[in-house]
Amino acid sequence: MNELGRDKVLRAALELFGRDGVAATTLSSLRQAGGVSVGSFYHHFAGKEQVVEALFVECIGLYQAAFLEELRRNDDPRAGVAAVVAFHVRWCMDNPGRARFLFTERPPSGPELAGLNKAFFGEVLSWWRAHVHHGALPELDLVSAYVLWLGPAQELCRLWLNGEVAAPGDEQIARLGRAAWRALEGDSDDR
Amino acid sequence: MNELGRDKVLRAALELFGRDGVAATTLSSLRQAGGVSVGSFYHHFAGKEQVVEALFVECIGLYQAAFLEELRRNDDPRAGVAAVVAFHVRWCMDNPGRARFLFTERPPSGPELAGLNKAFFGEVLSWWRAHVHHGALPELDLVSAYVLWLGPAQELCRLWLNGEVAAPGDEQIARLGRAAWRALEGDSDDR
DNA sequence: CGGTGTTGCAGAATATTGTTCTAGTGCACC
DNA sequence: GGTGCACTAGAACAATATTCTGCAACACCG
Repeated sequence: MNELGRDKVLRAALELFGRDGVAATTLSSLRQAGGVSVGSFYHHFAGKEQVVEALFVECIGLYQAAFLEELRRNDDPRAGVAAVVAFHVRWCMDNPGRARFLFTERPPSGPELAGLNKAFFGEVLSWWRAHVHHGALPELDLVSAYVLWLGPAQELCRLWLNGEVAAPGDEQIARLGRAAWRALEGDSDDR
Repeated sequence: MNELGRDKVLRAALELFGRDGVAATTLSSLRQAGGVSVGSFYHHFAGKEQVVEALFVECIGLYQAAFLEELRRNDDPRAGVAAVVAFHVRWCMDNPGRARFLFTERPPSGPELAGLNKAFFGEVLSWWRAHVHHGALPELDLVSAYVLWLGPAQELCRLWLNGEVAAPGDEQIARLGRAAWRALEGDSDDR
């Protein structure tokens, strides 16, 4: 099974989707950038939407793997919370094309993606729960925990990726990390 | 100047963009839903992108007006911070079509939009600064303040609008409000 | 009045983009 | 030396977006 053509398209898609956005990328430009004929393209993909989905799966896989690596590196919950916030922002700045594609486009849906997410959230949840068990982190539903933890960083990245604000600096990133901790930690008190 | 045709298209766009997304809405469906001919359409708009921009300006105008109304209703900073968080979530739930269009599509750019944003942020900033002056709120750059304040709520809404999580409940909204306060307020201490 | 410009509408004609179809080539396997 | 399969190629076709030409209504002016 030769998936070379498929891969050439995905490389081109990463470039073009990240730079111009999905909507502004035509099939011809995708094909030409990948050096692939019409027939070859449709042999590997059912259409543009399939390219989006495949690339999304690939990119979010990379992101999630790096995320988990960062998470596992941290035994202390407070340090872990801040480290992951910083990781998120840095990953976006290190991978602007992938990040723009992942976080500023409408996410596709699909079984493969659902599987990835399930595994990912399972891992994060188990890290979280280990600390909840010792009272170091509050018992929160996954959604609330996620938005409090990474919502501000995510929104900041989105603004930057859309060119609406300047790149965040070290101090700003550190501040997001401290704030995330306060937002999460305090909740056990006043609920 | 009769802008009836223009308006019929915008009404249709609100419906279709909100339900199916911009990418999935064809020009013909827009025109047919608005009951407008090809010629009429292109008399009022230069293309689909222009419709997006015009509708975006209209919707964000409504949102910002309601936001400021809510903000001005609150003299106490702590209550104001929480009230605005709750407002944001409720506005999205009350206007799912507009919200989906505003917050899950790639934002357009343009001079009219820039003007709206400038006026809006100016107003918010003046409210913020009044409290900073009395030491009730920390001195933060607008971007950091914004993402800490509304980032989690925004991210939660996005997840809901994309159909990835269930609608937030009262308790969850209240929690976001309290967390936003902690995230913002604490920053003066440990910077 | 009649002429003239402007605004708005209509739909045919055209251009661009996306997808399907038919016809190969090379290559592994039998 | 066939037979099937993965892959490539590009013409043909379909869907969608945009331009163009013409027409009706109306305001304005001589």
